[in-house]
Amino acid sequence: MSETLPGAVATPSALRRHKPVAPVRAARDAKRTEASILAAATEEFARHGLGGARVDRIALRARSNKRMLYYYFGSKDALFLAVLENAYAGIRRAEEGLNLLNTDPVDGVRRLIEFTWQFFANHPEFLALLNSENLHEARHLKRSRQIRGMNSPLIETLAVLLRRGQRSGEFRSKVDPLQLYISIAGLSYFYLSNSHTLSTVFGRDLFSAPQRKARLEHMVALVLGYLTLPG
Amino acid sequence: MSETLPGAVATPSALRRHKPVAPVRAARDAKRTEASILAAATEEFARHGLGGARVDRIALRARSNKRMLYYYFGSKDALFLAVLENAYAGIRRAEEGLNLLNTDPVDGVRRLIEFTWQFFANHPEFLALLNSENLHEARHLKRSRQIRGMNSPLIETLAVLLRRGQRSGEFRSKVDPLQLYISIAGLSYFYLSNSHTLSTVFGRDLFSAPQRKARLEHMVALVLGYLTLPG
Amino acid sequence: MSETLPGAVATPSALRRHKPVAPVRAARDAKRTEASILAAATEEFARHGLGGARVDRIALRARSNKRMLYYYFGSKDALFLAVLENAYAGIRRAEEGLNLLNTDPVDGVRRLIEFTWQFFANHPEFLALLNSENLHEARHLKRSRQIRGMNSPLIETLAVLLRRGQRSGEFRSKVDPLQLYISIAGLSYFYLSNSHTLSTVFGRDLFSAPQRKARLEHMVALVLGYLTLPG
Amino acid sequence: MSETLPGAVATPSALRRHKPVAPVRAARDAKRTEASILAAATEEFARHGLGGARVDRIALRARSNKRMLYYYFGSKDALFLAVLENAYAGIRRAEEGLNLLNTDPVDGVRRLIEFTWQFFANHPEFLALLNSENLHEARHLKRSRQIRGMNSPLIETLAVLLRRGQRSGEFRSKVDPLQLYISIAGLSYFYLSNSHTLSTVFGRDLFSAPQRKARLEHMVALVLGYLTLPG
DNA sequence: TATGAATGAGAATTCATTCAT
DNA sequence: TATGAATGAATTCTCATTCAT
Repeated sequence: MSETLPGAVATPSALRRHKPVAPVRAARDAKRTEASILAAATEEFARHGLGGARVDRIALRARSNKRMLYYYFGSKDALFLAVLENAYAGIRRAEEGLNLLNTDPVDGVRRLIEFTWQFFANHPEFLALLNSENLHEARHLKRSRQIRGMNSPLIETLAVLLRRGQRSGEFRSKVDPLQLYISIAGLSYFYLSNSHTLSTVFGRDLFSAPQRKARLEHMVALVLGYLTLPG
Repeated sequence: MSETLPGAVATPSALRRHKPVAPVRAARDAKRTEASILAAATEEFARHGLGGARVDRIALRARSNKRMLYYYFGSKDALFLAVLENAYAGIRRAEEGLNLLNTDPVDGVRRLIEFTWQFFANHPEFLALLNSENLHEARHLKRSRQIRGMNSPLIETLAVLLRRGQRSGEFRSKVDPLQLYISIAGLSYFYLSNSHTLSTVFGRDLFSAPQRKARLEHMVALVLGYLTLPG
Repeated sequence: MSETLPGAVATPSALRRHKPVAPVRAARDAKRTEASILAAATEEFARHGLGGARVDRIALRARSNKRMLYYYFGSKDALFLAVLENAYAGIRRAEEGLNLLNTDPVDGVRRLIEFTWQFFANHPEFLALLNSENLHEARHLKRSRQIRGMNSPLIETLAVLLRRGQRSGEFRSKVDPLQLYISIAGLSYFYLSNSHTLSTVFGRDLFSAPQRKARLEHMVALVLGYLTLPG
Repeated sequence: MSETLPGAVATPSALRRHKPVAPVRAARDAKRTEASILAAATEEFARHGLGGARVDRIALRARSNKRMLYYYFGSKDALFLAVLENAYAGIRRAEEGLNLLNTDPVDGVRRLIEFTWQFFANHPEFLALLNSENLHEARHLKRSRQIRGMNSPLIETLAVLLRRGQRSGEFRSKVDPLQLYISIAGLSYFYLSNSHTLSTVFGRDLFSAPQRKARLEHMVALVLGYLTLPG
C-alpha cells in the first residue's frame, strides 16, 4: 500500500526549497508558473468538469495571470489534456513504485487491490478527470501520443501473479488479466466515484472510515474468493 | 433480462393522471411539450454534463422554446433534477419488472448481474447523468424527496437470494448484500462508463460485441466464483 | 444629379413617425432594432475598418445590446456582410433613379459622371467599406448571393449612350463600356477616398468647395474630351 | 517603365552610413533586425490594415522579437508611420529614376501613365497602406516631417510636358497638372486596389493579363485622347 | 400556453505593451 | 542588443434568464 504520492504537479515542494544561483532563476520561475497553473487546473477541472471549469478561477488559484495560461498551454482544451497527461503520469509513477513480482500470489493480488483502492481514495481528482474525459469520449486522450496505448504495468504484474498462482495450484485457470484488472479497478472506482449518489440513495454514509474499511475487505474477499481454489 | 425500456421521456406526469376529458387537446399538448423538453434535456445533460449543457440546445431539440422550459421546470438546475428523477424512475420501473424472489439462488444472482449490465448498456445516459451528479456531490439528489433514500429493491432481492443460498449451503455466509450490490453495479458501470479511456489506453476496443460478451461472462464467473462454495 | 439619397439604413425616419396600433408594435421594434444596429455598424465599419471596428461601440451607438447584434446577425463578419449588402442596395437604388436612356449622349455621359461623383461624395462610408472589403480580398462579397454578379445598371446605360453617340458621329468608336465605367468611378473614387493623404502630401486642401468643383469639371472635360470627336 | 525596385525593406538606415569598421558585426545585425522588422510590418499592415495587424505576427515574421520592435520603433503606430515613410521613399526613388523631361510630350505622358500603372501593380502593399492611412484620415502622415508636403516630382514633370505639348500645338491648353496627375493615378489605383470587389460584382477576372493589358491601353487612350488636339 | 425580443453578467481568448535579466 | 515572461485591459462571443405580448 506504499503509494509514493505523486501529486498532480510534479513535486512543487522540491522546487520551493530555496532560490539557488542567479542564472537558474528565470528558468525556474517559468517552470514554477507552469506548474502552479497545472496544479490549479487539475483542481478546477476535477471539481467542475471541463465545461464547468473557469479559466479565470484557474489563473486566480495559480496566483498567475489568465494570459500565462494561454502562453504556456494554448487553450483550455490543451490545458485539460496537459492535466490528464500529468494525472496519468502520476498514477504510472505510483504503479512503478509497487514491486509485486516476487511476492506470494495471494499476497500480491491483495496488495494490488489495496494499492488501487488507496490510490483512487487519495486521488479523487484522478477519478473526476477520467469521468470528464469519458464524457467527452476520450477525445483529448486520443490526441495524446504520450498516453495512447500507455498500458498500465499492473496488468503485466497481474498476469505474472495469475500464472504463478495457477502453477502452484492456488488460483483457478483461464482468467484474463485485463478483465480482472478492470474488475479490480471498477470495484474501487465505482464506490469512490459514486459515493455521493450512493450514500444519498441508500441512506448510508459510504465515506465513513468503517464503511471504507468494510469495502476494502469485501473487495479483497470477492476477488480472492473467486481466484483461489479450495484445498 | 427483461427490461421494460423506460426511455428517458417516460413522462412522470403520465403517472399522475388528471383531466382525461374535454380540454384534452391542450392538456395533451402541454404534457407532450413537457415530455419532449425532458427527453431533450436528458440527452443534452448526458452528452455534455451539467456545465456543458445548453438551455438553447435543449429547447431546440425539444422543438419547443426556451420560455417553456422555464415555465415547466423553473431553472436549468431544477430541470437537471427532473431529468435525474426521471432516470431513477426509469431504472426502478425496470427493476420492478424483474422477479427473482422465487428463482434458484445461483440463477437469481446470475440474472441480477445480467440485468444490471444490460440496463447500463442500454442506458448510457443514466451512467452519464450519475457521473454529473456525483461531480456535483449529489446536491440535486439530496434535495429530492422523491429519490432520497429510495433504495433499490434489488438489494432486498439480493439479500433474499443470499439468505436462501446460504441456507441451502450453496453460498458462502457473511456477505453484505449492499456491498455485493455495489460490486455488481460497479463491475458493469466502470467498464461501460470508462470504455472510451480504457479502450484508448489499452489499445483494445472494449465496445466490440465479443469483448462485451467476454465481460459479462467474466463478471458472472467472478461473482458466482466468490459466492458459491465447493461441493 | 438627383440622387435619391438611399442612406445606409432603409429610411429610419419613416419608422419614427409614431407608434401606430398595438399588434404591429413587436414586429416594428424588431425591425427598428435591426435597422439601428445596421446603421451603427455601417458607421463603425466605415470609420475604423473591419479590424478596427468594435462590437461594443456598435451596440452602444445603436442604443441596443451587444447580444442583439449576435441575435440578428450572428457574428461580426456576418454583420459586416449585411452592411456591405445594404450599401450596395443603396447605390443600386440610387442608380435606378437615374434615367439617362433617352438623353442626349453627351449630356447623358456628363450626368453619369456627375451622379457618380455626387454619390461617392455623399457616401464616404461606401468608399470606406469598399476599401475594407478589398483589403480582405472581397471574401465577404464572394459569399453573398445577393451581390455576386449584381452588375451596375449604369454599365448598360453607358453602353447605350456610347452606341448612340457613335451612331450620331459625336463619339469615338471602340470604347469598352466597362473600362470607361471603371474610369469614371476611379476618377471620383481616388480623389475622394484618398483626399487625406493627397491633401497632406500636396499641401492643398482637396476638400474645399472650389477644389471639388474644379475636380468635377476636370473629370467631365477629361472623359468628354476623350469621347467626343472634333467637328 | 524602368522602376528601380525600391522594395519595402530598403533600410533607410542604409542611407545614413556610419561605423563601417571594427564592431561592424553587431551594428550590422542591428540594422538587419530593424530592416527585417520594417519589412515584416509592411507586409502585415498591408495585408491586415492598421487595426487588423498584429504585433506578434510582425515579430514572428521578422524572425525577431516583440521587444525589439518596441526598442527600434517605440509603438505600433510609430511603426506604421515608419512603414509609410519607407513606402513613400520607395516610390519617390522610383520616380526619380524616370527621366521624361526631354522626351516627346506625347511619349512622355504615355510613359508616365505606364510607370504609374506598373509601380502600383508591382506594389500592391503601397496601395493598401495608403488606404489604411486614409481610413485614419492621414493622422500619421500629418505628423511626419519627412513626408508632409513632399510633392511628387512627377507633377512638375507633367507640368513641363504639358507646357511643351501646348506650345507645340499637340496638347490642349488649360490643363491643371495636379488634377491630371491625380486622374492618372486614380485610373490605375482604383482598378488595382478594387480589383477584388470589381471582379466579384462584374463577374470578370480583372486580374488576368489580357484584362490588365486592355486596362493600360484604355487609360493611355483616355488621357491622350483628351490631351491631344486634332490636326 | 406559447413565442420572439431583450439583457447583463460572464465566457474564452487576444492585444499592445513592459519587466527582468 | 536581445529575449522569455508577465500583465491588465480589451475583444468577440455566449449564457441563463426574463419581458412583453
